[in-house]
Amino acid sequence: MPTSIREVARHAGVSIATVSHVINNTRYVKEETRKKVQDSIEQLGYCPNAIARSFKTGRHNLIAFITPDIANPFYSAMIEEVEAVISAKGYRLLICNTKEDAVKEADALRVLANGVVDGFIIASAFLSYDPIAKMLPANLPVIFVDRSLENNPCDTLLIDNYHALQKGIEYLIHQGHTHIAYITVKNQLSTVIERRAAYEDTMASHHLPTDDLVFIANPLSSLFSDNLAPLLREDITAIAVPNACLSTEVLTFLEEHGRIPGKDIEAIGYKESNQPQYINPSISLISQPAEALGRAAGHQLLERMSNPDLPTCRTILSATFIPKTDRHKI
Amino acid sequence: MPTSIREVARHAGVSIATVSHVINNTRYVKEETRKKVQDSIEQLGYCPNAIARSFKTGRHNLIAFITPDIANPFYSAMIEEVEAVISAKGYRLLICNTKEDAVKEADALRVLANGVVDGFIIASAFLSYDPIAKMLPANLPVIFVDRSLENNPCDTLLIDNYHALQKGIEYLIHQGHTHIAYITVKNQLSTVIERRAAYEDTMASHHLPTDDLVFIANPLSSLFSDNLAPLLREDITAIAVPNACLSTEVLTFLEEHGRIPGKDIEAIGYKESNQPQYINPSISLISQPAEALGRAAGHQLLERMSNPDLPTCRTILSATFIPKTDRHKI
DNA sequence: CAATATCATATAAACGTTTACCATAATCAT
DNA sequence: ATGATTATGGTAAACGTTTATATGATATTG
Repeated sequence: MPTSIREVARHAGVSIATVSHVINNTRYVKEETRKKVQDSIEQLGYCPNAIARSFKTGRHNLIAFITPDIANPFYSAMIEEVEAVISAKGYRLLICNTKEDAVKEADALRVLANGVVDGFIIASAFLSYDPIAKMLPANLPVIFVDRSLENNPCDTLLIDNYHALQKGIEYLIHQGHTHIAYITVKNQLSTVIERRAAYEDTMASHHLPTDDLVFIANPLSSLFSDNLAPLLREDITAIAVPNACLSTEVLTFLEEHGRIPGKDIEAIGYKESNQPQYINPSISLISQPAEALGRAAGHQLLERMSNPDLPTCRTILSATFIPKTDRHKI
Repeated sequence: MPTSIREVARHAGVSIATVSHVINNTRYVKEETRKKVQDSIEQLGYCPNAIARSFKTGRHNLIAFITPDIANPFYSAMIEEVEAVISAKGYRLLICNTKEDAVKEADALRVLANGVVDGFIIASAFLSYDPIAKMLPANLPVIFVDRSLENNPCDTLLIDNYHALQKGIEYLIHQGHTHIAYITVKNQLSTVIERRAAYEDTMASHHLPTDDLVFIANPLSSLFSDNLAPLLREDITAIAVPNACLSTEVLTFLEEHGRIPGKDIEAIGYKESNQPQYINPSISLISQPAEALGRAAGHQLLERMSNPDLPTCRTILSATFIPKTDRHKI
């Protein structure tokens, strides 16, 4: 049904080669001929078939960003920056939302990796590179971001989860807190593990026990409130969480139960994206450089595409701990 | 470089047809032969070229969602629902972020419309359908959402912006407010125009003047605070805004200048997405059915794809006005 | 004016698949 | 044993482009 280059050629009374050259400006065509061709294109409403073109040329100018959660401002901030970087070089960005589902991720990789996109930026739901390896053709440029995977030989850009939270916990300890609770989630993502390690290590290095202070909570579970109930214990005077989602959930829970964060109980939350006003202004925050990470990932991908022999890069961007007393500065 | 079906065929000592049939289960192949082929595929690490396949078959099982702002929870909520609906039917979703830039949108349409995707769902940055018409091949299923465009002959799913805000303004008026300010933005999007009309009509129908009560503000401008300054006027006792972004910006501005929303001044804000905790709990809200809109759009697109002759559909989903006194119900 | 250079366009192969059609071998019914 | 049927798999065309090569027309040169 869609008109092809052949029909345009016939209509204009020239060869398909000439039509192609007119469209792509890829060799000189006499003004008169060009005019004829352009008129025919206009009249027939011809649009080159992008698939056929990519198929033939092997180039597509398409990059895919695989995100585990499109609704998370951390990723949308990254996406915006990646897009800005690559679109300056003529690439377009496709976004795939996996909802933290490794199967969906595998699916997206399979469908896009062979012939559709020129490169990937992946915030993976997988814990190891091994299952991914099979579905990526050799030499397809891939950059991993935010989460580190076992056995991953590809360029990887991470955030220093450990030291930011370490600073945060030390801040609380220096303020005199000894019973600092930590809420975490059940999965084994590197970010989750690193943050929890930062909490436990820091507590331990100050000889503070954590045995009955770590709580696993799933905001989507109906047991969420039940699991959080111990937070209301009198001895707990401060609390930390490993991400922005839990931040808001836990803060809301505390408020609803009459413990005002920042007043009755100290807290460290996460701020993802540059929207500080969303978060209770009287708690301390950890701020992740989502934008910088996005830019770096975009640049690294372009580098990798233009030079496949580059040594593997591993970059760690530091996150910022913002004590509540500095909140006005952001 | 990537291995082709031909090499697999050679390696397995069969024809390419047989390989193709093994891969696609598209005709019977003797178990022994099938085994040989599968082994060869495994050994060579062969992956079918998705582009070549789509090119040949004309089917791709790909839908594109064009969003003006990936960071806006309203759209990410929609996206999640669209994805859920279409993925149940075997389609995958590509997301394109236009950043409210019609040029970027045109670009994305051009690149995806011819041969890449099987359908579009578009929240357009264009005000009219005319410039879009040229770049969409006839019969490509397209659903427009959220924003109405002039001259648009395609299926369109909208939200009833007018009546939700009308209810809100009437609520304020019934509470005795007479000087209700309205902040809006400069663009001509249908959503913006409809909401402003709702404000002005409702005020007028109660014989309340609006001459010096409408303010144009751009949150990204350095003049933002200047433009908002009149909001601090003593006579203004209530205020409404046309979207969630302005909601938070304006609420923050008011708080910073010592006028506590919900106490010193009444307000109607927008809540986009199911994250009520982000918004000051003591103001009234308008809640848009982003999820329902996403589901409806997904279904309509599937309908349209399976039956191109369906009469054009225009659906308007109502939004909910939530008086501050009902906030606990959400 | 012939020989050559340049300009403008056409012809056809190729990209990696899918699939309609054809071919052969094996099995079966008579 | 013959012909019909079934099982299995090969051949080649086609999808819509791009592009290397070929070709004819015109302009330029000595």
